[in-house]
Amino acid sequence: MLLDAEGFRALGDPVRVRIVQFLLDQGGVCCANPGLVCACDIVALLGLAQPTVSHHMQILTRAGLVLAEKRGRWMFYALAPRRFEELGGQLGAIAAPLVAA
Amino acid sequence: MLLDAEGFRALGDPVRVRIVQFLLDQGGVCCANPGLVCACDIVALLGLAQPTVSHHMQILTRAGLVLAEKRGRWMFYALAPRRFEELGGQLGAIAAPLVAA
DNA sequence: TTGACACATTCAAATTTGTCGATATGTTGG
DNA sequence: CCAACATATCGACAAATTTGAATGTGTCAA
Repeated sequence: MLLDAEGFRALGDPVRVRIVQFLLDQGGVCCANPGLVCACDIVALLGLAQPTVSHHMQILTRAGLVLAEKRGRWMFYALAPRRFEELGGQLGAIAAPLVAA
Repeated sequence: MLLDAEGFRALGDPVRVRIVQFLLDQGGVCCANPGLVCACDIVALLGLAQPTVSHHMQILTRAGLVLAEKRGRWMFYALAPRRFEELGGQLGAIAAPLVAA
């Protein structure tokens, strides 16, 4: 498969795009740990219910775009840059031969 | 907006991924014009109904991933490499600062 | 141990999406 | 003009998705 539909689908929702952008901004200071982003921060940011956020985080982690780590009662999230590179590379591989021609 | 959700959503469907791959392969020889791909070719390839294919092509063209041109009674399609580059660049821009760090 | 907390899971409602039959629109060949 | 053709649009339906209230699970503090 040249293009990973699951990965792109995960990025095809405005709410999840906001989550990715928030993770990229490092989320400032987490409610519990500075420099890390926990689920509660994302709930606070989005104004969506906690189960809704939990659902979106599962989609992002299953797609490999976000890494999740449980510490105590908190779930900390971080972007998986390799995965973004991979998907970006798939798009580049489509474009490259056509732009060259 | 750092990530264009509409573009990624358009790539988040297996059928549309197949269409993109087919367009990338140049589709061999079109039923009407060699070197070009018309809607009827995609219908033949996918085994889906013609309205279904028409619907998917609209999504791809609205997302800017595919260029459509009508010639007589045929619609010819081609990938829009700049758009793939753009979306790939968005993903790269996410990954780059994180990989560097 | 108990209560509060952070998050996951379940379930259900609302919305969106994918699909195709029927039909409409526009085009070409005769 | 007419008939065949290529595609778009419409209408309907099933499936998937998004959402959140209710609840379950595991963890920490006291």
